[in-house]
Amino acid sequence: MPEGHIIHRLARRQGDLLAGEHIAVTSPQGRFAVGAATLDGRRLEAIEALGKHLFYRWSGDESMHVHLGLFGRFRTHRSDPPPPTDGTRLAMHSDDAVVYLSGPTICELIDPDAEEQLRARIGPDPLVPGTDPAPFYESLGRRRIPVGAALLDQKVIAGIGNVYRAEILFLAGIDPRTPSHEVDADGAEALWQLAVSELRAGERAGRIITVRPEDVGARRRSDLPRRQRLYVYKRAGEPCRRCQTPIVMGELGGRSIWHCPTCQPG
DNA sequence: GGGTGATGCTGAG
DNA sequence: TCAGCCTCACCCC
Repeated sequence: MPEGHIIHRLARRQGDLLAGEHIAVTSPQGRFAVGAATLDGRRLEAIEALGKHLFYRWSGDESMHVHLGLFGRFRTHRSDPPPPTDGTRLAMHSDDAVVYLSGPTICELIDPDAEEQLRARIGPDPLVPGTDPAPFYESLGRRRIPVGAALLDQKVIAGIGNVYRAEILFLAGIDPRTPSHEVDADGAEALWQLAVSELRAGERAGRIITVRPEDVGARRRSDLPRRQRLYVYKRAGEPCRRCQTPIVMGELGGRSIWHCPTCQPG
């Protein structure tokens, strides 16, 4: 489900709810049993998001690393929590809230060395304030792969997923198949700025809405039905919201991608 | 009730 | 490049 905007939103909201509290930690499903036993009863100090990764800092200098992958999901209950299901990998209980985690690709304790190695593989995150975009520009200039594939590479830029890559390339007017190193400086800067603004907006809203109000005749974007929130993602054959050209689907980086041949000339 | 696809990533070949 | 993995909502019968 989640791209970087949701991960940062989770870090913020769970932090508000749980940080500073002593947390009862269990693994109803059992696949995080050892980690849960280690953390049970400790104080959760902070939660940090980087790209699509979450790091939970606990008293006693333990860190827990979570990556939701394609299927992972958190559920938060502030009162009357239902019992965990068979798929609940992790449960965190404070006095007045419960957070359940199911289906993550990764839920593990991580030591400082492993975390350092992991961080070295994660590129600049547009949602972390003050991040220097220079490594992003360098990566684009160096890589020979299509820019649409580069944007999914978490070492090039962290937190972009399949929805945002298609939408940001549309907003920048760049054909996804353009070789990364042929994107000029203005194009690269536009991509970074769009990543910052769109992911920030997504984090605030809790969902991905990229359309500009003038392109859908709406006054408030938040009221838009799901199918009208995006320009190109999963809209193959439908008319472009700006020029009516049918949206085209292709494949890049092993994932489907969509673009407008007119607004994103090759 | 079964089948399928999904906003992700890794490691083998 | 591709299989494999993780879970669940949604579709169709």
